[in-house]
Formats: sequence, C-alpha cells, structure tokens
Amino acid sequence: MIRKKEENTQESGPSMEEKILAAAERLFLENGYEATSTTQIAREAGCNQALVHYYFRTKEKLFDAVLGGRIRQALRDFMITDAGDGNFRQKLTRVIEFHYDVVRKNSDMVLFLMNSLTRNPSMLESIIADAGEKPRQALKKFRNDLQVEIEMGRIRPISLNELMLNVVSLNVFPFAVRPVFTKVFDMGDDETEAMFDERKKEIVKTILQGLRP
Amino acid sequence: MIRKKEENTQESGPSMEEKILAAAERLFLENGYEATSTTQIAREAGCNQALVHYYFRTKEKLFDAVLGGRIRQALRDFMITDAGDGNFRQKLTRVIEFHYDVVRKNSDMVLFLMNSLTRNPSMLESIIADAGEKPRQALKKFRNDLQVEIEMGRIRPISLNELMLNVVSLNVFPFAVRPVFTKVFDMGDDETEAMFDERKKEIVKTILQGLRP
DNA sequence: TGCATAATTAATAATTCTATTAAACAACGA
DNA sequence: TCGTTGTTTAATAGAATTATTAATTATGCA
Repeated sequence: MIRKKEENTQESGPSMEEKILAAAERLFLENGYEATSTTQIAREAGCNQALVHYYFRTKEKLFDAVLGGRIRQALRDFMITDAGDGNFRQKLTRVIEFHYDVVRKNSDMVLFLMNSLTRNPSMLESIIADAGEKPRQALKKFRNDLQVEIEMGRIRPISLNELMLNVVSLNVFPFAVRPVFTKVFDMGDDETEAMFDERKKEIVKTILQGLRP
Repeated sequence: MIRKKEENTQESGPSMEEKILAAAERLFLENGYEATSTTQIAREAGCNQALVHYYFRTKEKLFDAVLGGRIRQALRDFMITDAGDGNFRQKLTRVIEFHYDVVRKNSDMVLFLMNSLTRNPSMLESIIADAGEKPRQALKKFRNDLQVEIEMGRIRPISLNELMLNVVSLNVFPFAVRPVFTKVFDMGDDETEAMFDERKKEIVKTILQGLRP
C-alpha cells in the first residue's frame, strides 16, 4: 500500500506512519521516554517493530518528530508574556489567564515537562538562552509595578518570586496530577473538563484576593 | 570486611550495603525507576554490580528496601488529617501547615510520587483502600464546616474540591520543581531553604485571604 | 594459626532493547 | 503485464540489563 504523507485522501484512515506517531506520543507522555520501547510502540500501532525504525531511524528521532516541536513551542509560549496595558490588577489577571491557557493547551505534556526540566538542567539552560532578553525585561518591569503597588498600600508586601510561584503552582499542578484527583474526587472526564473551565476564574480570584493588604 | 548491619561502630564509615542503599535512593529519585540500572547503582556505590544483587536479589526488592517504607509512610501521613478544634480559620490553617510539613519532609520524593500515582492507578487504589473510612469522614466534616462558613457569609462561595486543589497545588508544586526555580530565580541552596521556611506562612496567607467574601 | 563465614568479584546466562539488512509484498504507471 | 517504488516483515546483530553461580578475598573467632 503506497501512501505518501500528503495523499491521505478521503476514506483511507490514518497511515501506519501516523499510527506510529500517535502511539509514540501517547506512550512517551504516559510512561516516559526510557520506559517506552519501540517494540511497545509498534505493538500499539499495530505493526512490526522494524517499521518504527524504517520511518524514523532512531527512537530519539522519533521522539523529536512526535514531541520536539510541541515541547519547544510550549516552552516559548510559556515564557513570552507581555502584560499589556491597564492597571496592575488587570495586567496580573491577563498574565494569569494567559499562562493558564498555555498550560491547559499543553496539559498532556505538563508532567513530562516537569520531569524533563528537573532531570536535565541543560534543557533548562538552552531554553533560557533561547529566550533572550525579552522575558528578563518583562520580569523587571513587572517587579517594578509590583513594588509600586505595594508602596501605595494597594496590595500586601510580597516578593515577585513568591507571587510567581503561587500563580504557576495553581496553574500547573492540577494538570500534572489530573488522573489522581479525578479518581480522588470521583469525577468523570466531562466533570473534570467543566472544572478546568471554571478553574481559571477561581485561580484569578484566589491570587487577587490573596494579595489584598 | 565482615560487617553485619548492626555492628557499625565508631570510626568505620558506611558499609557497602549502606552505600548501595544511598546510591539507589539518589538515582531512583533523581532519574526514576526504569531509567536507573543496577550497574549504575553499583558504579555510584563503588562496588561490583553483582553485589547489588547479592544484598537485595532483585532491583524491585532493592527499590522496596530503599523507598517502599518511606513512600507508604508519606502517603499515610498525607491522608490522615484531624483538623482539631477551634474556628474554621484555625482549623484550615492547621490543615495547610500540617500538609506543608508532610510535603516538605518528603520533598525529595514529591515528583517521583506524582509520577507513580499518575502512572499506575492501582497504587492510588490500594492507598485509598488502606486508608479506610477515616479520611472520608474527616472530609465530610470539613465540607460541612465549609458550607456553614459560606452560608454565614464569612467566606466566599467555593467548593471543597477547589479549595483542596488550591492548598495542595501551593504546598506541593514548588517542591516538585525545586531545581527548576532555583535556576530560574538564580538562588543558592541556602536561599532556597530560607524561602521554603517563609513559604508556609505565605501559602496560609494566600489561601485565607483568597477565601474572603 | 586456621577455619568458618561473610563480602566481593569475575564470568556468564537469559532477556530485552535498539537498530540494520535482506527479502516479501502491494500498488501504480508505462 | 511488468517493473519500479514504497511498505512491511522476518531474521538477526550488537549492546545493555537483570540475575545467578562459582571462585576469590577478607575477617573474626576458636
């Protein structure tokens, strides 16, 4: 069955190459890179193990084809934040919501990324290097805004680090352990989705209220 | 060098068995179970690979000897929470602080546990089964207290699930990604420790203020 | 001192994993 | 229909991993 990548027309389902990509994505994200074998991927895709190597040569290249792009994009998205205009409250709300959306869009990769970033420091370094000066600038500006706000007595004293940690913790953690708390809270998938819809507002509320003097 | 477990007196440093345990603990927690080989453990401990199996027979038994007990204890600690007496504010504060302490004491295992719990559902189930009725009772009581508090207009409307998620997110996440944010915030180990000392108060403040109507 | 026992290593079996190669198979166009 | 080309598989090489066994080395005690 000759089926070039592009000519995937009408009735014909996903090509074997696509099935391999899909299987690899699921297994890598669910069980981690080392815990996933090309044999397992082949079994899940429904083909011979050699075919995995025929299309992608090595496990590493396969990983990059599957997740490399998404990972790089997600990390870029997560860093670049222009708070825009308005008062501090508005800017902070926008930052929280923007980051929440980025995390949610990549929720299936959250735990994987936490592992990757904590386990190989080089990855983190290259990200910071790639990002350049923009995030540092934005952070500096934000730190200044915060300081002004505190001095004017509009919010309680808090360091930017603590504030950021609060925001990121609230935004990221639930997605990282989603299977756990759906079980613990005994929720269905639809309920969980509904909760994640609501949750953005909840987090904004918690953070903003939590800053009152 | 004959050295039974007990007779580890005075000058003599850690026995080879202890070195293996230490190496295994570090590697399992840092890189995960599958990504750690007994060869690697032996190398780090400074002995032949066969010795690892001589003392512990299998990699799995070694893992259990190293972390099994700690994991089970940590999960028990995390579940059992008697809020004690006092008003709602006091009880909530106590719960937050107690859980924060549990997490901090086990901070080196946090990310590992998140992976284990999300990846094998059976582990979660057995924990819930082991815990019995006590946590469910405590939760029910707490949910009631919360409801009363909301009806009296002392705190804004919020579900117990959301509140718990807020608390656990704030308590757990920073420890899970500690290496990342020490790097991002450019902090030393001492600074990081100091931050974690402060942070308990910060979290209580954020949660309590965040609940105001 | 020598013997019993524990600690340690070298060698290796068995299995699993990644990767390659050659051959079989399917589809399409000339 | 035949040959070309892309797809898929069987077979297998080569490396790493877990685990066992037998031999070697160290140690304490009688």
